Amino acid sequence: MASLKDISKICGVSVATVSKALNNHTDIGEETKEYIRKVAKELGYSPNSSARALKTRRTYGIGVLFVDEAMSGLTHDYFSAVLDSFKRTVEKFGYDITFINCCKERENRMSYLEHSRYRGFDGVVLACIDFHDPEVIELVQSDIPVVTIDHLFNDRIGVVSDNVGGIRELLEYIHDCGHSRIAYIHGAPSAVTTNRLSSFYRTAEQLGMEIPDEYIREAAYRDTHTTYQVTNELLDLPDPPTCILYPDDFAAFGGINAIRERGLRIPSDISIAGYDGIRAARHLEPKLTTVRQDTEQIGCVAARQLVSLIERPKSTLIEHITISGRVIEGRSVAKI
Amino acid sequence: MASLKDISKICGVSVATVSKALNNHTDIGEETKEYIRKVAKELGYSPNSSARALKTRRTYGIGVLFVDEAMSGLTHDYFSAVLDSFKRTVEKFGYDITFINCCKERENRMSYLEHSRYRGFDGVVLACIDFHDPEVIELVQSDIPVVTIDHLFNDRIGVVSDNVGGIRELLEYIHDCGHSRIAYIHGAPSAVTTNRLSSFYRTAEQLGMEIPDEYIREAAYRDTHTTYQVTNELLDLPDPPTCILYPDDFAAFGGINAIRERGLRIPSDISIAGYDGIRAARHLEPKLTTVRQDTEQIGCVAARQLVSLIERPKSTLIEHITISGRVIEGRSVAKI
DNA sequence: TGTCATAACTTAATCGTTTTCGTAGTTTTA
DNA sequence: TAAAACTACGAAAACGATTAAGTTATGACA
Repeated sequence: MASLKDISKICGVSVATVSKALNNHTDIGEETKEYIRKVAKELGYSPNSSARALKTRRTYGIGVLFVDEAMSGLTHDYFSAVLDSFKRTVEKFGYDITFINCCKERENRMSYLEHSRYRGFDGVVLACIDFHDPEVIELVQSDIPVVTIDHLFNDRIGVVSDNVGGIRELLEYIHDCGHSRIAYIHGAPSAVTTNRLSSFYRTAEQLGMEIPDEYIREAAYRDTHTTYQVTNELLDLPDPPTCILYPDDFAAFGGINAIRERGLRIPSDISIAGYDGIRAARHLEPKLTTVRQDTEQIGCVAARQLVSLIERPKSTLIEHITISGRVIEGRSVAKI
Repeated sequence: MASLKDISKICGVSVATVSKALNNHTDIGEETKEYIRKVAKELGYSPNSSARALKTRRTYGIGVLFVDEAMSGLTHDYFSAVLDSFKRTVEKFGYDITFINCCKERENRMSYLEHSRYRGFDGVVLACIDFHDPEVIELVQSDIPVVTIDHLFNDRIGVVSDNVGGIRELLEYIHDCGHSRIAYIHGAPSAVTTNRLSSFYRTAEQLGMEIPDEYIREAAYRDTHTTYQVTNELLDLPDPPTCILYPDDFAAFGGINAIRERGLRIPSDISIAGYDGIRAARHLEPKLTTVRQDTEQIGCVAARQLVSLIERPKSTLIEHITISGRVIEGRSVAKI
């Protein structure tokens, strides 16, 4: 509640001097600074970010747009882990993160861009959203520094998980285990899905594997219901696969249920693999073989890039950065 | 980028008129308003929250302190669900949420209270933290409107999940299924744990169940390692329980692994129950019998209370609100 | 015709900081 | 010893918005 003015009165100096003293400018005497700092502490002075932002045009605030199907990215294992890492990193640089309002029902709501301007975000990070939404495009095309995660735009910094490499290594690992009849239940269409699927086909080809069309099926991410069904359909094929890849670890749970219900055992009767490396999959038997996306790194790199873009716009390269994942060898793929 | 001044120049009216027109005050002519709104739209005008906050002393910002052991509450299933609901609710009232910086390593960092004052939060919500931390106490005792979740302070609004009722109903359900030798692996000491444990003892007594001391064991929340071990120890007892309660669903996974490793089946050989009702537990077989905490309601009520406290401080009751959970009947408790 | 409301503005202060440009007073330099 | 340089501080404007208080012009009313 105490302001610079209060301090200046007590110290008998001008407001300017107090401001400069507390910001450690060089043109204030050392003992004056000391005195001012002491009084400031006694008064419990705390600067006012609004006033500062108004004057300096820097809020040290970063807008976060994380929305998934359910209108929120917070309960999404993968994205919340990325966000967590992002948050920790920007906080080290003195930034705070604020969510860009995404409740679209509200009358008189602001668009993402309007909201970002209103709050004066120094930069924004986007992930887990519908990147074809006109509002998103508008925000990305604006003059606000932006970093996107798991989606790339021209002339904008983007950080993506290496889906191509991830699927390749996973498939190579499974192939090394002796499998060649491998099915892939992939996620709903998106850039991520396209990359993974292409990589799947290419790698299969390179490894000399023949993948029948009926082995490639679509489900949705984190949708156990569809994977349950499709798994049953795959197992009912006259020539069923020996290993099934799922859209992600969570979706794999649906498959696990289907398999267990038939009295089959993982991995002795059928092998499976997930994607993501979520916590639950690490702690349940059979420990899921999966590709662990480096959420720590993705969030951290996105944060560093954004801060760099904000603070050193001229010297920051606009680049697309790929963060590779790692195959986690669980016990869900049999060596045959 | 356009300000009221820019609009006022174009419209040939004063800045005050523009401000009042855009805020729909009554002392501006209808056609003037119309014109001003039109020009504002053309210029892509967006108000500046910093300037507004500076003048009105209201930021429409809410500080969130969600920290768990790992210095983050974001990857915590239960709390991220609560936060998600909280966020959606306050957004409806026009508030944005910002995380209170919790990285304690930073030199020259602000305390939680300092940070909250710096950002001028209209209110703060606390959850999932060490409520004995002096910094937390300082924040709670300050004049900033505060709501705590799953912990209660005198003279401060608190919203808690009904742990007493939850455990009671769960135990009654299990008792109804025919169990009387029930073990409880509880979480690390905390207010939540104390409530659950007391409720466990009391309910057991009321139901006429004898609970041997060796049936009550301590683990940590979300710690599969300890539950794995302790489950084994319980099963090795000369007179093992027929049902084991775990600190939470996630921790139950450790127990599930121990049980399966011994070739035992759930629930025919041993019954188990969790707590929380996390997503993963709903989608895995055997579907876990658990107490689903109403995260939606907890977050929503906390949000409404906080907004009320901010906007109508005089008429808002300082109360402690308990949100009841619900026993979810899975397939992990045998009827015997 | 003079008085009074009312409608529709404007003026000017203010919120808390930052920052540029001074300006004294002191010390160094030539 | 006079000019130059440096030190330590202050005055004042500015950031963008809000708002209390004042000012016209217009019309109503007696």
